[in-house]
Amino acid sequence: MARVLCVAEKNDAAKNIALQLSGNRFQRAEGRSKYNKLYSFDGQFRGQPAKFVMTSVSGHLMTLDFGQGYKEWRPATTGELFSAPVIRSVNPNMLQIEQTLKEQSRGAEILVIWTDCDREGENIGAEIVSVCLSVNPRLDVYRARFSEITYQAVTRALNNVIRLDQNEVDAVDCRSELDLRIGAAFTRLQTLHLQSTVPTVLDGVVSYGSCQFPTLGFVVERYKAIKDFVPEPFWRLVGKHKRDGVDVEFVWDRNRLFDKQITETFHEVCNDADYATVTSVQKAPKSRWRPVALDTVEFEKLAVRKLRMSAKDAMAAAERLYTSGYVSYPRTETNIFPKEMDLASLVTAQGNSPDWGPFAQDIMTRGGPNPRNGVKTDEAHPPIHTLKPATKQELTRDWAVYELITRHFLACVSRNATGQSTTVKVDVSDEVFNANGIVIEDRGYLDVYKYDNWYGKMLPPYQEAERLKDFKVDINEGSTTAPLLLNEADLIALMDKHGIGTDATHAEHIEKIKERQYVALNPDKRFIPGFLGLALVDAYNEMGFEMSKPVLRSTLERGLVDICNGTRTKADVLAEQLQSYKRIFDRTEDRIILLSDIFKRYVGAQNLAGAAAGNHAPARGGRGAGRGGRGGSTAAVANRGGAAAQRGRGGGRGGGNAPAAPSFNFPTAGVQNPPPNNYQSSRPPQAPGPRPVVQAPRNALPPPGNGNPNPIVCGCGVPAPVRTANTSANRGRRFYGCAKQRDDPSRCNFFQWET
DNA sequence: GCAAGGTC
Repeated sequence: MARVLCVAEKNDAAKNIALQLSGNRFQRAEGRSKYNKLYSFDGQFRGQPAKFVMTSVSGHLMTLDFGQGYKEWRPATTGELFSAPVIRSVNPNMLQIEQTLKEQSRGAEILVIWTDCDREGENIGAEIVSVCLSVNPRLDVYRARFSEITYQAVTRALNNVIRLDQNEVDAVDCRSELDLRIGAAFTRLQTLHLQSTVPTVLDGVVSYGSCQFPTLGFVVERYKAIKDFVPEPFWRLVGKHKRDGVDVEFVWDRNRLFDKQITETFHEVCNDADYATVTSVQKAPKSRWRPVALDTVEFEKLAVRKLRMSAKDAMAAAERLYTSGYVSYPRTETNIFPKEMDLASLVTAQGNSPDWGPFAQDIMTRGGPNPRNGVKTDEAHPPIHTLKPATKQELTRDWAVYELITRHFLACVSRNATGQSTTVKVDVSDEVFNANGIVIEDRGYLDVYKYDNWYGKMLPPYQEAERLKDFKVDINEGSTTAPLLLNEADLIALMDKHGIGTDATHAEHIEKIKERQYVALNPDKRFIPGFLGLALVDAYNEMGFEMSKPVLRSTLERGLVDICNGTRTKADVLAEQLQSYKRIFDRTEDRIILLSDIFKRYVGAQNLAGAAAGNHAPARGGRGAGRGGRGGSTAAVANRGGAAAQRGRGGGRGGGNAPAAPSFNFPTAGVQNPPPNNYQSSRPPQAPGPRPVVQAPRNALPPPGNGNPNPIVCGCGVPAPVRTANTSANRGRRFYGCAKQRDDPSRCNFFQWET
C-alpha cells in the first residue's frame, strides 16, 4: 500500500482534516514536538488504497538571517545589508517538528501539502517540501487545495490534488528578504546614529519596519492634524416649540453657516414671521440592523471600543478560549457563515444561560437562526462564533471576551430592531426646520447585544398645515473642533484599509511601536506620539522620503501580486525594491544628522518650556511645549501629559541613575486638550458610554487631497460619507458628515468640508 | 540588538 504523508499548517487543522478524511476513525500518536501530533488512518489516494499519516507544522519552519560578518552592528557595513548574503534555515524552536517530518518522510512515497490556501501557506508548504526531500528525494509531492475543513471540501481536495504554486512561494520569499534587508539596514542606521549622538537619553533599539513605520505615521499624522487645527466659528438657528408639556427642538435645514451676518439675517426673517406652518408630518418604518458575522479585525475593534481592552489582550483571550474549546478559531477574515454550518445547535446550546438563554430560545421559536453575513471570505475559517456554553466562574478573566463573542453571535443570527420614525417639517418665512422622533416597536437583537443602543424619542402629535403661533427661533454660535487622537480601533481600521500587516499581525505592530517608545497611550487610551516617533517621521519627511506613509508598503504589495500572477519575476521585483530603498538609504545616511537634530529640538523645547514654568523636573513638568499651548487650561494639559509620559515609561526600562529616556520622550502639553468649545449644543446629551475627553469633532484633518492616506472618520469612529450641501450659501459644496441617520440620537456632530 | 510572517 502506498504511504502518504500529509502536512498541515497547524495541529488543529491536521486533526480536523484527519477527522473528516478518516470518518472519525484515526489513530493518534505523539510527534517529536509537543503540539504537533500524528494522525494515522487508511484511505484511498488517486484510486488506490493507501496508508495516511497526517501531521503539521506551526506556521513557518524557516527563518531568514544574515550570514557571518554581518551579525555585528557597524556603521561601515550597514549599507551592505542590501546585498549581503542571507541564509534561510530551520528556526531553532522548530527543530522537533523538522525531526518529525524527516522521520515520517523516510517511510513515505507521497507527500501532500495541506497548508492554508494563501500566499504564506504556499510558502510554508515549500519549506515542508525542502525538509522532506532532504531525506527522501524520491517523494512525489502534491498540494491539496481546500477552502474550509468540511467533509466535502477535504475529500474534493484529496481527489483533485495539484502541485505547489512556485509563483506564490517566490512572492513570499521576496517579501521576507525585503523585510529583513530593509528593516535591518534602517534599524541599524537609526540606532547607531542616535546612540552616538544622544546616548544619555537613548539606550534601546530604534527599529524600522515596513509595517511598524506606517503605523507610527498614522499616529503622528493625526497628532499633527490636531496641533495644526484652526477652529472656525459658525452660527446656526434652532427652532423650539412646546406641545403637551414636551419641549420639541427643530433642526435648521441649513444646519449651520460660517457667516454670522447671513445667519442673523435669517434669524430676523424668522423672528418677523407671525407663525410657523407644519408643512409635512411623515412616518416611515425604521430599522437598526443586527451586526454582521464577526471576523478578526472587527473583533479587535469591538474589544477595544466596547471592552476597553488592547487588541493584543483581546486576541490572547480569544486564543485561550479557542484552545479550551469555547469559541471557534479567532483568526479569520471571513464574515459569511457557510450554508451547511449547523447554527441551530450552536444557538440551542446557549438556551440554558442565565444571561441570554431566553433570547437563544426565542431565536429557535421564531424560525431559527438567520445570520447577517458580510462579503468577505478567506476560504479557510468561518466567522468567529461561540461553541459551547460557559459560566463567568469558569472563565474568570476571559469572560468578557467570551460574552462579547457569544452575544455578537446570537445578535448576528437573530433579527433587526425595528420602529417607526416621525419627521415633522416646519416652514418659517421659507426657512425649513425639522423635528425627528422615533418609536421602537421591536428591540430585536438589541435585547442580547448590550454594546449597541437605540434611543426612542417620542414627538407629540402635529397636523399637516397646522399653524404654530408660539414657534421660537434662537441663534446659536459654535466652533469647529479638532479631530480626536486615534485609539487602537481607529489605528487597526487604518492599517486594514491600507494593507499594513495582516489580521493576525495588526496588534503586534501596534505593540511594537509602544515598546519602542515611539508612541504611548494617554489616559483616554488614545495614541500620542513621543518625541522619538515624531523625530523619526519628521526626519524622513524633511528629507523628502515617504517612509512613514503607507505607499511604500502598497507598492511592494503590488509587486508581490505581480509575482503571483506570473507577470513579473521575484528577481525583478526584488532588484527594483532593493534599488529604490538603497537610494533612500544612501541619502539618509548622508543627512542622518537631521534625525538627532530634530530629536534634540523636540526634547530641548520641552525642557526649556518646563524651566520657564518654574518646574525643574522635565519628566512631568513641562507645559506649553511647542505650539501646543491653547489658552485656558494649561494645568489640565500638563497633568494629562505627565500621566501619559509615565505610562509610556512602563515598558520595563527606566530605573537606575541615568535619566530615563521616556521622561524626555513624551510631549507633556498640546493635543490632549480640547480647544474651548463654546457651541451651545442644540442636541440632547450624547449617549452614555465611554466618551473621550476631547469632544466629538466637528471639523478635522488636513485637506484629503492626493496622497493623504487618512480616511475621514467621524466622532463615532466610522468613515464619514461625502454629502452635498444644499443651503443657499454653500449649494453644491461637498462635505463629510456622520454616517448615521439624522434622526439617530447617537449621531455625532462631525462636519468637515471636502476642500 | 534588526523585519514580518506563520503559530502554541
